[in-house]
Amino acid sequence: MADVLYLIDGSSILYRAFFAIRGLSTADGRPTNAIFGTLKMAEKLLKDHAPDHIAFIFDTPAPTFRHEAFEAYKANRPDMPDDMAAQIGPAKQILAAMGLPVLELPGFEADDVIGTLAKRATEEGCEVVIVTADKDLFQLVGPGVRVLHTKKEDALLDEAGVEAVFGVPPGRVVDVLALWGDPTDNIPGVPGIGEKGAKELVRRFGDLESVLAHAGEVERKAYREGLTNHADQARASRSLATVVTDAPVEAFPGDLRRREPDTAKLEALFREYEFTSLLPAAAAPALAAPEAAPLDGASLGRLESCVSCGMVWSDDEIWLSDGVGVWRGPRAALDAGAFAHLALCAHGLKPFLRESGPDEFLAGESFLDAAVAGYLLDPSARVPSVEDLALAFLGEACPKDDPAVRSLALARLREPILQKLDGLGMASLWRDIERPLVGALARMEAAGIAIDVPYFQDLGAAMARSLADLERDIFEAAAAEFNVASPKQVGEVLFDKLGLPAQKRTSKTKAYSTDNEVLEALREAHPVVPMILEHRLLSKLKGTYVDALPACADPVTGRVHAAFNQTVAATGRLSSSDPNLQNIPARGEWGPRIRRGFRAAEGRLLVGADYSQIELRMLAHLCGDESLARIFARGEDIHTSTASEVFDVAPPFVTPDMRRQAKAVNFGILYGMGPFGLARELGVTQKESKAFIERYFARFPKVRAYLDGVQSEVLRTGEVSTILGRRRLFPGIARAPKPLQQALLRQAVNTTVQGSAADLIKKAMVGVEPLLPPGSRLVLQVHDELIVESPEAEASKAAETLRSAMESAMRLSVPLVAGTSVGERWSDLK
DNA sequence: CGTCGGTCGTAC
DNA sequence: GACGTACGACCGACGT
Repeated sequence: MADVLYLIDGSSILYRAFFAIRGLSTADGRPTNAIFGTLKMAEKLLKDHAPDHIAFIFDTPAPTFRHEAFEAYKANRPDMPDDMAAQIGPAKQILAAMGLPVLELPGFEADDVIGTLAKRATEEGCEVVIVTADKDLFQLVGPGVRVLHTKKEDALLDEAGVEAVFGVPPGRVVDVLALWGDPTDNIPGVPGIGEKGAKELVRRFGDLESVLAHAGEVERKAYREGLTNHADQARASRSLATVVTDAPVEAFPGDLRRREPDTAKLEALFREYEFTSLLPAAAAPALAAPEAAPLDGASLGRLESCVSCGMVWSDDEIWLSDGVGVWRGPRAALDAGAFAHLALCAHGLKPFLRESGPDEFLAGESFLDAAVAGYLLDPSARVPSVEDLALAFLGEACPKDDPAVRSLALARLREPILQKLDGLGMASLWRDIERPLVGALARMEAAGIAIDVPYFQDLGAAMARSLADLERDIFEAAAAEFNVASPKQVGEVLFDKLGLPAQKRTSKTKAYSTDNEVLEALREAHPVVPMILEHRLLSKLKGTYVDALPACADPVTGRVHAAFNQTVAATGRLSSSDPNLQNIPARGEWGPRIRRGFRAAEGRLLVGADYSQIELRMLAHLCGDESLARIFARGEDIHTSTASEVFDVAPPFVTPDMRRQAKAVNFGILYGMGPFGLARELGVTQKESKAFIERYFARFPKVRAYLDGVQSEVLRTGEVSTILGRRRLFPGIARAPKPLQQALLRQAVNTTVQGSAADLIKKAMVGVEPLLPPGSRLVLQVHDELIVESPEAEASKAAETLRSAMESAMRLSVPLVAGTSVGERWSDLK
C-alpha cells in the first residue's frame, strides 16, 4: 500500500472551474471551460504531488439516499446549467484516458464515496489527502487524513489547520453546517443564523444537541427563536451534512493506482474538445502555409477578386493571402488605392490605419477586424488571438508568430466569423457601428489633442513647492518622518503611533485602511489628518496628470495621442489609455486648472457636446415607464422631478437636499445599489433608504419591472443584450453562489443601460464624422461627450452638426438632448 | 532590475 | 457583502 492516497472531489473542482474560467468553447459552441479547468488542476496536482494512488470522484445524477430520507432535499436547488452538465462526461473520459481512476456511486454523493475510501485507507494505515474546493469535507480530517483546499491558493490542512481556517475542529464542522446551512446544497440550517453565528454557538456550547439544549441562554433573540422553532430542521440539516463513511463502494484504496495514459484515446479526446495546447505539438493538426511569393501587380489582381484576403503586417512588410497562397512585399509599395477593393480580414487594424493614414484606407469598405469581431462575440474575455480564432473556427493549430500562416488563417476566418456574427444578430452592429468606428478611432488617435506643456510644467512646479511644505508640516505635526504616499505607513503613523481610532481594515491584507472616507472622518481628530488629505490630493493630481501629460506629448507638435480602445470594456464602452483621457479631473478646485492645459491649436477652437442624462434617458426608453418618460418629454430637471414624485411635493418645493437624495437614487438604480449602499451614501438608516427605494419604484413601476425582467432573462439565458444587439455573456449565473450571483445580476442590469448608451454615442460618432465641416476632426470621446477641434470659422457650424447628429443618432421614446459649447481650452467647455 | 497584487482615486 | 464600467500611480513583496 502506498504512503498517500489522493481523493479528489471532482464535482466540486469542476464546479469551481466552471465559474473561474470564462468563454472557452469548441468551434461549434460546446463549452469546455470546466473541463479545461479540471484538467489544469489535475495536471498541477500530478506535477506538485506525484501521487501513485489517486482517484477522482464525481456525484451521480439525483436521487441519492438523502432525497429519500429528506423529501425537501435539493427540492429548490436550481438545475445545473446545461453548459456545466454537458462537461461532466467529457471530463471523466479524459481523466480516465490519463490513467486516473474515476469513481462514482449511484445513490450517493461524491462526498460519501470519499468518506468511505478515506476511512478504509486509514484503517489500512495509509495516509489520505482529500482535494476539494468545498468546506463540507473538512469534517473528515483527522489522524492520517488531511484536506487540500483549493480556493485562491492551495492549503493543505490537518486538524489544527481546519480549526485555524474554519474556526472549529473537524469534529464540529457538521454542527456548524447544521446551523448555518449550505445554500448551494440546499441544506436549510436555522433561519437567522449565518456563518458567524453558527461558529460562535458551536464554539460556545459544543455539538448541535448541546447548542439546542442551551438555546434559552442565547442572548440574541433571532438565534434563540431560530433554535427553538427550527430544532428539527437543524437536526435534519446535520444529517444531510454528515458524510457517510460506509457506503457500498466496490473499490478499495489499494486498487486506486495511477496507470499509464492511453495516449491514442487522449489525443482523440483533446482533438475532440480542441485542447490543442495540451496535445504534443506534433499531434496538433497544424495550419501550414506555402512559401510566400513576391507581392506584385499580378498577385494584387488575383487578391482583388478573391472572396477573402488575409492581411498581416510588420513595420515595413505586408503579407496577403487568399486562403491558399501567400504573398509578401514591402508596405511602402502599396498605396491606399491598392486596398480599395480587397475583402480584407485582419486582426487589430487600428494601429495599421493610424500609421498608414486612415483617411484613405478602407473607408466604407467591407473589411473584417477579427479582434473586434472576437470582442463582440465575448466582450468579457481576453481578445482572442489569431491563433485562438483559428483553433476555435477552423479547428486547426496555427504556429505562433509566422506571418504567412497568420495571413492564411485570417483569409479563412473571414467567412465563418461573419456568419457567426450574423447568426447572433450582430451583423449590423459590426457593419454599421464597430467597423466604421475602427477608422474613426484611428483618425481620432492620429489627430490627438494639443496640450499646453509650459502651463503644465509651471503648475507642476507650484504643486511641488506645496507638497514640500506640506510634507515638512506633516512630519512636524506627526513628530515622525515617513512616506506620506504609502497608505501602509500612513496607517501605522495615525493608528499605532498617534493612537487615532482605526475604523476599518483593508480587505486583502488586513492593513489599516486609510482611504478618503476614513481620513475624512478623522479630519478633526488630529491636525495632521487634513494635511495628509491635502498631500494625497496634490500628489495624486501631480503624478497622474500634471507631470504625466507633458511626458506623453509629441515634443514637436505638443499633441497627445492617446489610445481609444475598442475591445476592452465588457459593456461595449470605449476605454482610453496611454494616457487615459477619459478620467481627467472635471470638478473641484483642480478640475478646471487641469482641463485648462488641454487646448485647441492656433487658429482653431475646441467644440464640445455632451448628452444630458444619457443613461437615465436610455433607461426610460428601455423600460417604457410613462412617468419617467414624461419628465424627459417635458424637459424637466430629472433629479428635481424625481424628488417631486418620491417626496410628493410640487417641484418648486423640492429642497436642494431632496434633490440630492433623488439624484443618489437615480444613480443607485443604474448601478444596482441596495438599501445598504444608499443608506451609506445618504447618511440615513437602512430602513429609511429601503423605504425611499420602495417609494421610487412605486412612482416608476416599469423601472422595477424592467430590472426584474433583465434579471430573469439573464438567469434563464446566461446573456443580456443592448439596444443594438450587443451581448454580454454570464455563463453559469443561474447556479453561481449567491453573493457572486448578486454581483453578476447588477452587472447584467447595468450592462443593458451602459452598453446601450455606448451603442448610441458610437452610432453618433460614425454618423457625425463625415458631416463635420472642413478641417474639423473628433479629438476626444468621454462616454457621453464628444470633443471636436475646428477651424475658428467653422466652430459654430461644427457645434450645430454635433448637436444634431447626437440628438438624432437614435429615435428613442424620450428626447435626446446634447448641450454644446466652444472655447480655446477644455476648461472653457461647460 | 522587472512583475504583480493591493490600495487608492480619477472619470462617466 | 453591500454601486456599474474603466486606467493608472504608488507601494512593497517577490523573483531574476
